[in-house]
Amino acid sequence: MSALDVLADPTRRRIVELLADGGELNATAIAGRFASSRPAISQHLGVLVGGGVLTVRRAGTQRIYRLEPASLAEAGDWLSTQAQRWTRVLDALETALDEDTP
Amino acid sequence: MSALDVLADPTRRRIVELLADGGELNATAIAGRFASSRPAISQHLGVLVGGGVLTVRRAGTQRIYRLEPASLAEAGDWLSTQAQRWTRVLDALETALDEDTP
DNA sequence: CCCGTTCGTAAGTAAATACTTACGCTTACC
DNA sequence: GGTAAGCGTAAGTATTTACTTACGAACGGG
Repeated sequence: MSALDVLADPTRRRIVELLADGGELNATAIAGRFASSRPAISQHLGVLVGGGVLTVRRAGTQRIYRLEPASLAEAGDWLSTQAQRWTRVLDALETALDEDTP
Repeated sequence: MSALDVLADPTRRRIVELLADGGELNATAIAGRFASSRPAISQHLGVLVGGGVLTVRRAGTQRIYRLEPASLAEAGDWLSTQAQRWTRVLDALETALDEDTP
């Protein structure tokens, strides 16, 4: 559920889209896609890793980031669960109304 | 996608859970479930409505809030789309590796 | 063994955010 | 019309957040 906190920032969402599309990327490659400074992106990457959305792997001097789809799925499950719970309540409410007005 | 911005706050997520579970509630009923002041919850409700997550309806002096499941579904779709895109890239990468090492 | 690349961290700052108390506007009811 | 209930808004404040520049550590290549 912490993925929802982490994905509040639009820059971090763009990083996720980048990695979902292009596969693995190192820090400078990611930072190159943004107008912000490299340290700014580095901090975002740290937040994303902390939230379990990304994982890092070292390769020489590089740090290679990749997506952790399980965390996205977890957040998505929470959203769909809430939506389903509500529609279930709504259905029950409507059938109750139908019974009241036969 | 704006739902992800809005759902970053844990209090707002609790409000969503509340409405998903209990159906429609008015402002004071929602505020009663939290330790924060009523104006604080009122502001959160405004943010949720602004983000399309909730809708309001007036009934006398009361404002009755209900969930808008479409917005949650939209955010959930974005999450699952990213996860799927990444797993597709991953699969393509693995099959490419298999072809390289026959 | 030095040097360039890669990258995170430190320190500082401006802006956004979540909260508080105080106030005012509706609507309902007698 | 007066009064109470319900609720949003204003104003102010403390904390968080996202950014910047400056610096330092780790690895690889000549």
